[in-house]
Amino acid sequence: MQNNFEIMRNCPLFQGIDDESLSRMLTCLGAKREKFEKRNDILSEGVRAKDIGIMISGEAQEVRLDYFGNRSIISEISSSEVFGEDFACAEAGELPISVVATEPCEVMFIDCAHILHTCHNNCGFHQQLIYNLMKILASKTLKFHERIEITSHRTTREKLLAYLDIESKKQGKRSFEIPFDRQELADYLEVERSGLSAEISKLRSEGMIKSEKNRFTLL
Amino acid sequence: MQNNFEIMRNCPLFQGIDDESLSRMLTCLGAKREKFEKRNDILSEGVRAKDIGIMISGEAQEVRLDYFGNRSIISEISSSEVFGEDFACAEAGELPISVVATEPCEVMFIDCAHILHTCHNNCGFHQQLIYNLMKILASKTLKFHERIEITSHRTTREKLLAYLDIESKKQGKRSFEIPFDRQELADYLEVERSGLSAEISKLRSEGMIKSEKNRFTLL
DNA sequence: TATAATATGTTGAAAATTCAACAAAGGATG
DNA sequence: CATCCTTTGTTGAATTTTCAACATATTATA
Repeated sequence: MQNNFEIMRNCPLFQGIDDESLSRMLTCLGAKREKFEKRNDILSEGVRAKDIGIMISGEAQEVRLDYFGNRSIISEISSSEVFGEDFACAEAGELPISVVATEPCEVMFIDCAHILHTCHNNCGFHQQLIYNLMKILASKTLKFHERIEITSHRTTREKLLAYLDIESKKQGKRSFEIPFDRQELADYLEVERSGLSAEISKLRSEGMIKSEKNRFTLL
Repeated sequence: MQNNFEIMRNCPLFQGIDDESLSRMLTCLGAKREKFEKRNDILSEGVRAKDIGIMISGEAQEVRLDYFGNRSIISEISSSEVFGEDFACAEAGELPISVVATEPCEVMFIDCAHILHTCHNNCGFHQQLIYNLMKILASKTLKFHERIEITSHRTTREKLLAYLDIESKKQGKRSFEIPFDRQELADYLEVERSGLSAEISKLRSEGMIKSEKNRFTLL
């Protein structure tokens, strides 16, 4: 539990908690670390939602698969981000989604019940953790609103432009890389991959954007 | 602040707080009541998000409008439900959505800062309120997941059937009423109204459903 | 109750997406 | 570096949605 302390310090779950308390607390909470290879499930659909995940290193995606295997990508998860907290906090039974490693990952898990329900040792930081969880959940709903803003458009072109516009503003540049390959972007925008490729080509030929691989430039 | 106490008792924001404390607290928090007529904005896009709303009576919808006036309905808000808490808790600036009364409404507003940041009187219930807010936010993300499950389908038919299926399970009956008229349902499912009407007729003629007005029966 | 206003259903044409199949490009690996 | 495998781009046909226009039904209101 000693290295990667920086990640924990940056993690929104541990804001307002000093270093010494943090390491004691992680022990008290029964935090566990685990590694995952690319393409493996970090959390699996159908499993009981009890753990909060903290991404120590690597990248992952929150993914939903429907009856016929159609994939929707819900969000991208990168270092020091928290995931699975929504279902764990809601104490809502089984996970309707999976979290899949897109790169080799190291993850810390904390049983959410240990945060929500005061432990015997009375660490004294539950209140701060719960406050932090609330902040994390609030900002997660903002992500959902952003996704709705994008996917509520009816055409591939509009969805793509809305996404690129938001991503550009988020990164503060007209030229930026996105964390998705074509199929993933299609599954995030809820459109067909081939149609997405065609639309990208079209926008490029119209001089609206430049693009090579995952790098896009708004013109 | 005396009547409709039942609503407050049922409100998830006030769980775990006894009646006497509740009424004192509402004063301390500076809770304000306001009435709204049908079709009026309860919260307006672009306004600074600071208040949490509690629906005392009536019905409303959380709505997003894009540049060209296309409407997306994000959620339905009914009695004793909390709304606007996501943006207020995130302390995230301006509202990207509006909340519109679909029936005459009475609403209680509480400045979220009064909940998040301990007041001078030290009412002693902030911790409980923050815990409750966390629970509310967690269950709100569940609603978003549900909406994604519905709208991620590609055809009007699949979206409609997914919605009806979920609504049927939620109400525990094969026959149930939905809180939307046709245009609203279309704006929730992110499809065209006329195409939705056509699809409903088709499902009916195929013997998959019965429907009259807002009442649907799965066969 | 008559009338106006709103909501719903229907239809056909235009537009866009999906689907399937394949070609080309890029990367990984032996 | 040759080969395999994956990703991306391209295309045309089939499907579906959107759009516009109108008919009908329902609701609100004078």
